[in-house]
Amino acid sequence: MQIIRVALDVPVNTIFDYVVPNAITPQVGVRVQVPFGRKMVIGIILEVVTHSSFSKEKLKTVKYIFNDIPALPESLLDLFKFCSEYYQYPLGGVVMHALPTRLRTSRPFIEKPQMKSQFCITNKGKLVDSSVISKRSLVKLRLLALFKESRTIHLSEIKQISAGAVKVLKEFLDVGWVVEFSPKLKIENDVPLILREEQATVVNEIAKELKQFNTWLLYGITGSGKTEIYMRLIALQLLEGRQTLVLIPEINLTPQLEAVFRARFPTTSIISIHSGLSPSERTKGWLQALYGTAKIILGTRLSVFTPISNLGLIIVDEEQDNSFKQQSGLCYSARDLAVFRAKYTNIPVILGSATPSLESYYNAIKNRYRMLRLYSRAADNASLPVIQCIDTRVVRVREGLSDSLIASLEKRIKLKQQSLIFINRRGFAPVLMCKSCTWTATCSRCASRLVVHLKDKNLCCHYCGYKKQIPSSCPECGDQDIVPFGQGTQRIESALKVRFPDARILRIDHDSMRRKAAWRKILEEIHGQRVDILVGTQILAKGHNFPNLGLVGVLNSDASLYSTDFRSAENLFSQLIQVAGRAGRASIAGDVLIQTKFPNHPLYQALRQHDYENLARMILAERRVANFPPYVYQALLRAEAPKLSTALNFLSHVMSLADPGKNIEMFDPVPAQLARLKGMDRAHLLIQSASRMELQKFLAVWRIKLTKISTRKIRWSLDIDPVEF
DNA sequence: AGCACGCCGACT
DNA sequence: GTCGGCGTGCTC
Repeated sequence: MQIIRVALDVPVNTIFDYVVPNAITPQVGVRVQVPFGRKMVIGIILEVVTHSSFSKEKLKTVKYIFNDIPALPESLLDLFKFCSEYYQYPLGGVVMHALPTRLRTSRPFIEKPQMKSQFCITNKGKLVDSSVISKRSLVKLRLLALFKESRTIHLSEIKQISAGAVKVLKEFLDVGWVVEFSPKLKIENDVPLILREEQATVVNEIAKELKQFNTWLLYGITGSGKTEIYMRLIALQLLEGRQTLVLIPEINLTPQLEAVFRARFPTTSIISIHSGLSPSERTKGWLQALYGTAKIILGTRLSVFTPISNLGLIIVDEEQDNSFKQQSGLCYSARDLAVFRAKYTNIPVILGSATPSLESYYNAIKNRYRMLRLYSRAADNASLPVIQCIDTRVVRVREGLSDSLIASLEKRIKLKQQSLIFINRRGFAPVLMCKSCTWTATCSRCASRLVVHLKDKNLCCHYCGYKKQIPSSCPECGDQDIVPFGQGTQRIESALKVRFPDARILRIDHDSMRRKAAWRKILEEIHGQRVDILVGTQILAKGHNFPNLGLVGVLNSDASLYSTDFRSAENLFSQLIQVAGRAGRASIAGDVLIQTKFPNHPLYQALRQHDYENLARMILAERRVANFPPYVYQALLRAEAPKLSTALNFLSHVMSLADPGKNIEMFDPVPAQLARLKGMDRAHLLIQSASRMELQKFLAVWRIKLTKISTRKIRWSLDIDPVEF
C-alpha cells in the first residue's frame, strides 16, 4: 500500500498518514488536499512509505495531488525539520508557515503571464550597432531606433508599430538590450566603483572560498561600502549562474536596496519578497526563486524559507537587528537559520553589520565565524562624524532641549544644512499625569501607560491600540491640573517650532508613517532640501542617506543604559552608531551631540571613539562573569492567563515536572516585563545551559510533558534564544 | 487550531 | 422537559 505522510497546519506535533491509490505515484514535497476531521485541508507530502503505524481502517485517502507547482526541494524540507526541532514547534506548523498564503488555499495556482507595461533600453542595447540587424527586419530596426531615442516606452506604443512588435520586444528582452521598467524605481546607469584596498581584500578573501560553507562576519563602519561588496560577490555568483538570497531587517529598506541592485544588475531578474505584495505576486516571486529564474532574492526574515534551486550565497545585512527574530508563534531567528541553511547547502553566508551582535562577535572570536573588517568610509572626503556628549547635569535644559544643542541647530540652519533630532523611545512618550495626586492614565487591558496624542486629542495604548478621550479632570481626585509629562516627538516638535519659528520642521514617527506612500514622500521632502530639522525615532536610524545632514542630536538615550534588559545597552549602541552614520556621509563634516547625565559611561566613551570592538569585548567580559549569552544558551517558557497567579502557578507546576540535568539551570517563574497585555497577564520561566545540545535534549522531553497536561485558560509558548523578555 | 461530544443551568 | 454553556479530547 502506498502511504504518504503529510504536514498539516495543526498545532499538534505529528504528521498525518494517508492512502494513495496505486495508479498514482506520489512525490515528496508536493502539495496535496486531504480530508481532515470533517474538513478538507492543504498539506505537503513529507514522506512516501509503504506502511503506517496508524490502523488501516482509520486511514483516509488523499483527495487531490496538485501539479500546479513543482515539488519543494528536499533540502528545504530538511530546513523545515531542523527549524521544527530546534525551535520546538510542530513540523506541520513550520511547513505551512513557510508556504506563501496563496498556496495554502485549495485553488490551484495558475500564473497569469502578464507583461510589465513599460520598457527601457540598457547600456548593452545602446551600444548595439543597427547594422547588425538585417535591413529586412524593419520592425526590429524601428523598435531599436525608438528605444535609442526615448527613455521609456509603453507597451501600447510598441503594439502600434506592428502586430509582431511584441515578439521582437521579447527577443530584445532575452538578449538584454532592453529591460522592464518599473515606474517606481529609477534606473540609473550605475558604474561599479573602484574598490578601496580594504574592500578589495574582503572581496578577495570571500571569493577565494566561494563554493564552500563559511560564515563571514563582515564588520564595516557605517558608510564603508558593505553594499558594494555584496554586489561584487553577487556578480561572481551570477557568472556561475547561481542565485543569492539577501535578507534585510525591515520592509522600509526593500525598495531602496532593490533600486540599487537593479541599477547594478539591470538585466538580472531580481525579486523582492515583502508584505506589501499581493498573495499572487508573492507566490510568483517565490516560484521564480524555485525555478531558478530569479537570481537575486531580496526579503525580510520570512524569505529565509524561500525554495531556491541553485543557491550560491546568503547575505544577512544588519545582522544584529532584532527583527530577524520572530517574537511570537514560531520564534525563529532568520539569521541563525540562514547560517544553518548555508552550512547545509555548503555555501558561504555573510553577516554584515557596523555593530555585530555579541553572539556573532563571540563566534568570530572563537573562530567559528571568520571576521573581515572595513575601517574607513567609502565616499571621498567623507569622514566619521565627531560625537560629543552634552552633560545635562551642567547645561541648562528647557523643554528637553539643552542650550548647546539649540546653538548647534542655529549654526546648521545658518549653513543651510539639515539636522536630525533622534529620540530614544524608551520611557519617552508623554503620559498624562495629575499634578496634585500623581495619578497617571493607564490602559485597562495592559500594564502600560496611555500615551498622549495631541494631534488627535486622545490617549492611546501603544501595545493594544486602545484609544480614549483625554479627561478634563483627574478621575482620582478631581483636580483639573492634569498635564502631559515627558517629551514625545510631538512636544519636541512644538518646542522647536517656538525656538525656530522660520525653520521647516518635519516629524517622523509611527503615526506619520501610517500611510503606505508616506515614506517615499518624506524622503522626497528631505532630498529636495525642503526640511531644516527632522524629529523622529528609530525609523530614522535605518539605511537612508541624507547627503546634506550636518547635525544629529540625541535625546533621552540614558534610559537604555540601566535597563533591566541586559541587551538594551548593545541595542542602544547599535542604534546610535546608525543615527550617527546618517551625518557626514557626503562632504559635510558631521556633528553628533548626545544629551546625557552620564557622559563618562563606557558606552558613550566607546561611541566617541567609534570603537565598537573595545565595547564589545568589555560587554562580553561582563557577560562571562554574569553567565549570560553568548556564554550560555537560553530558552524562555512564556505563559499567559487572565490572572497572573494562574500563569505563575502553571509555570511552577510545569517546573516541578521538569527533570533538568546538572548542566541545565532553571529560574523561578516571574512576571514578564510588560506584565499585562491585551487583557492577559503574562509570566515566564527562564532555562539556560552552557551546552546547546543538552538544552535541546531537555526541552524536547519537557515539551512533550507540557503538551500532555491540560492547559485550560492558559496559553504557553517556548521561545528558543529569546531576545525580548 | 477547529470542531464535536458531553454533562449541568434558565427557558418556550 | 429542551437549548446551550464551554470544558475536554481528537484529528491520519
